Amino acid sequence: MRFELLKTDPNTRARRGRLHTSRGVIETPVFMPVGTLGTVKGMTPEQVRDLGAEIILANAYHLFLRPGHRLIEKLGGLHKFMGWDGPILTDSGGYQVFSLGDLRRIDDEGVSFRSHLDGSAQYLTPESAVDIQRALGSDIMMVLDDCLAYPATQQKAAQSMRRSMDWAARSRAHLDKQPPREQAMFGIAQGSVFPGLRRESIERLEQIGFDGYAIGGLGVGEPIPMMYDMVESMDGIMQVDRPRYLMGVGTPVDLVQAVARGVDMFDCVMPTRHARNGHLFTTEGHIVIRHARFREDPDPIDASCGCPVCAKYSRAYLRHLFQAREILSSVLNTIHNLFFYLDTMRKIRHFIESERFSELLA
RNA sequence: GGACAGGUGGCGGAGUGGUUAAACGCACCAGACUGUAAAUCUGGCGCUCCAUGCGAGCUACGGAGGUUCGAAUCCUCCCCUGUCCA
Repeated sequence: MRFELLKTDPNTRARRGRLHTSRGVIETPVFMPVGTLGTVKGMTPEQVRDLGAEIILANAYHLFLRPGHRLIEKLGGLHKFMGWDGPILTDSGGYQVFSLGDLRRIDDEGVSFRSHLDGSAQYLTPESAVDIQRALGSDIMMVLDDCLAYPATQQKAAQSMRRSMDWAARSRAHLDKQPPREQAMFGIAQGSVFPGLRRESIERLEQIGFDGYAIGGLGVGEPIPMMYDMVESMDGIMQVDRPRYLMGVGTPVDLVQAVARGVDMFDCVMPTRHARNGHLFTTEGHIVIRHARFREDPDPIDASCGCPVCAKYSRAYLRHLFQAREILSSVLNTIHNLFFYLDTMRKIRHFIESERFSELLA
């Protein structure tokens, strides 16, 4: 995998780049739709591709629990299994360290989980997370990290970050022992909201050496300006010739703001989950499609949107589908929201190319 | 015509003398959601008012009377619905 930096915005830290993988070229900044269980919920891979997605994300922890990474490996790997031939980035399960708070215990060796599916005891180590992702055959794997909840004391954040860095080193070493393959590995910086810890984290990751660098542990409840500050504080110290990935973020505004601070890659459940919950993104902000005011509204979600849903369906119809809990509601809403996100990224790339990116910040 | 059963808030359905403006479900209204335990979760849901609270007033359990300190709950009559027998 190779990252090509095409252009840097003269007024901000925004970067226009290109990520070359064996399964295709990814134009950055990029948004990766989330397909945790080997599916972008409600979408066929064809639909995801037609919306313009160039890479999707899946989750090693979830696929390890069900149906099992060995099964997927046996059936030819995740791409073949799910019918997506573009690049896939797999998250390691580090986020589940955060989100499954009550169901897990961390020690220096790894994380023990109580499976959220059947309560069974499961154990994940940096090494096993690498093995799982090798079996899945993703194009980019993430190291297992300790995604810390907010707020945390500086002492706790330091301890957690250093553990993540040890795990990152172990992940790297474990991967390097195995036969080389076209599979990149990204390290993940932690350090909560403490710039000093963030800096130390980046430095340690770069000493180890990864194909890309992720910023983890943000978007977990800290004030949004603080999140931007953290990203900004890391921009100057991150290697310029490697992709930078802000994990799990965020709102459309977050994407623009983070790009302005030097971020190249994003993923977030927001467009897909919000779609299923009736929260639709528009250029004028968002609408909640269930609201009574759309009952007889013949207009599309967003008149200026170029998505296939806005080309054809009224808010009244989409509201009806949502109220009736029809499956098509999730499908159409997801198409719209994903298009909105992917289109936002197209705009961002275009505006960087034409040196007008600052206009998006206004 | 007769015998049973029953009429509760938009709907279904608890409740059979007081803490019941009335459980629960549905419907409806609104909020939340940022590397997906999420097509999920939370709140509101008779009316009016101060719009702060385990606040004040009003109306309400088919209708009209009655018993009682107190009734959706007990009594009387009436109206209506369902099933069965003529």
